[in-house]
Amino acid sequence: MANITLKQLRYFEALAGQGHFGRAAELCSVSQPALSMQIKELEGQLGMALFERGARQVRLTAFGEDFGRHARGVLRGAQELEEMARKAREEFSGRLRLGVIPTIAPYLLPRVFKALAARYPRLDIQVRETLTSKLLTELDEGRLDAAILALPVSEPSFEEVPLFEESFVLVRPEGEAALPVPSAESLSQMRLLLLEEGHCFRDQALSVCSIPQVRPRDGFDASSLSTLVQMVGAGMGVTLIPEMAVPVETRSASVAVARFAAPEPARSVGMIWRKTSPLIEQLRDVADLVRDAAGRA
Amino acid sequence: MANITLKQLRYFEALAGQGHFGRAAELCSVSQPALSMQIKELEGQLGMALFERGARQVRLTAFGEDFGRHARGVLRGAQELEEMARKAREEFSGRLRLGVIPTIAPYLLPRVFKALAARYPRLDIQVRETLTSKLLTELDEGRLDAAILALPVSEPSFEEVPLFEESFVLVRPEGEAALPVPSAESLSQMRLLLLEEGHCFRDQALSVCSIPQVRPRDGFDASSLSTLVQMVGAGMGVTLIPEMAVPVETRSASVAVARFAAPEPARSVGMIWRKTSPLIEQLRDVADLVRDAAGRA
DNA sequence: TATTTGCCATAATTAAAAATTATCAAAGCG
DNA sequence: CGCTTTGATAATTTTTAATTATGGCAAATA
Repeated sequence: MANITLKQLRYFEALAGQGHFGRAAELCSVSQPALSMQIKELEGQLGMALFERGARQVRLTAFGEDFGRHARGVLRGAQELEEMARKAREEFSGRLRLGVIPTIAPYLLPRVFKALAARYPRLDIQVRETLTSKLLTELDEGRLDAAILALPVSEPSFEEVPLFEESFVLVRPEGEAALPVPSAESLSQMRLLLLEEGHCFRDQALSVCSIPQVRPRDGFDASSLSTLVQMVGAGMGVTLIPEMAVPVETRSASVAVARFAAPEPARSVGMIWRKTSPLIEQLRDVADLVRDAAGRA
Repeated sequence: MANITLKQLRYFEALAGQGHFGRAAELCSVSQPALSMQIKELEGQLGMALFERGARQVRLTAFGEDFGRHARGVLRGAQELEEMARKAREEFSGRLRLGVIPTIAPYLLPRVFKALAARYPRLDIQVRETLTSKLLTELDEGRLDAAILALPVSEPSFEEVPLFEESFVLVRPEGEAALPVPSAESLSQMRLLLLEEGHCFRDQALSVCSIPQVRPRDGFDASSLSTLVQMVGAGMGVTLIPEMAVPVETRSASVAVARFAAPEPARSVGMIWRKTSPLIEQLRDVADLVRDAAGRA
């Protein structure tokens, strides 16, 4: 046995409203027999008469009235589906799950949030802050829509766009502020404080200093840039931090910040998403917006 | 542009649940391309992607999730329509609008109500008590489903079934109880009290007495059998009432009731409905039930 | 009462939609 | 690499729904 269709319900509603097959058919822009047949088919499927066809007029049966009340709700629901789509189409709305690595999130997000909220008022932005490896897994599994991290990622299934270059700056104890700025390479000779393993920034810092690899030293590896700066302030050594973290992290610490001589060491920050993502258009737009927000710093 | 169909929603729901075109198609008992095409069509109509087709799995988009939540409601609504029909089919339920003339209603209905409620527990019985002419109009206009009144009606658009014969009895002042029962015809010589114009029972009484027509006499025509009996009790004259009214109307009045000699004057009470009514089957059943209830008096 | 008219049902046919089978291309996997 | 899985596409067939034409019934008209 076949199933009820929305078309039948639309015809039904027209006929219930008009009480006249011909006019109802015209209202639906179909011929009268088309409507007659669909109504007949519907009644057949239900096993119940919906209309009483009198000589002078077509009337709803008691069951037809009940049916009509309920059918109206179904039709309205179907129409709302289309309206949902229309609304969603004309504006990027819904949910955006964005992953950001910890050495970027606290410094970039405040600006990005503001810009995103202004551009897409109806967008629900969910942020996940974690290490690159986890971001990649979650992105791949569809639990994130995009991620902001250090490029390159070089996953063929991801599209990546660069956002900005971020220089690394030297953070030394306040007392050393007057000393000449050492070259990045010469940092390997100093007590260089690093983030824990897993942070890409740890590897980037080591790479800048041309140090191939270092065994993690318990108690010496910090879990955040903030801790790192505090450790420098306590005289435990020197460190590198990304430029963007400077205003926030060095404000209340007794440390001196120094830029390296050109060419400054730096990393590329970018945004990635699945090549298959249906949000690609919007994500490109979001990337532009993030780039703007970061540049206007 | 075409419209969303319930079939598309069913396919959508299957795919959302399975995350796999092949399995979803199997669940719907169709081929995989059939389902693929319908999903594609649906996405095209919405102008929005519902699924992200990754290499390893098919995932709902954020919009797809919203859509799914709403779509589920629409599908459930459609299914409820079928359930409504199934329920209504297996039992006479809904609403029965029954018209009854005033000279029958008060005496017959108590019994009929009980019988109907026992037989059709889910039936909502609405009674309209008014004169025959109004009943006929309202029945014709579809504002009533059936009517109980005195036959014959002889409208070709109505089907009529007899229910029972109802004798007329003589009501006299208590003091006249010992007198011989006059013949019906001889009542024309007495002070015969009648109902107001419009009551069929007025005409039936006159007909029984072989009185062709009488001008209404203000203040002498009663608006109900109850009043009529009270007037007899007050010594204003004699009257006829239908047998069925005797127990109720003569209980507390100082009147004497006498049956006429055979052949007793009587009227035929029956039930009518539109020949086009979709309730015909059930109405025949109701008529049987009313006949039973009346006979068991 | 005969006639005409309005209105819905039915039939025959055509048009459109949706299904099927077969095949392809991309991506994961041993 | 081949091999498998999986979804998209193409060609075709089947099914469904539409159209036009026609018929029949009952009410309104003359």
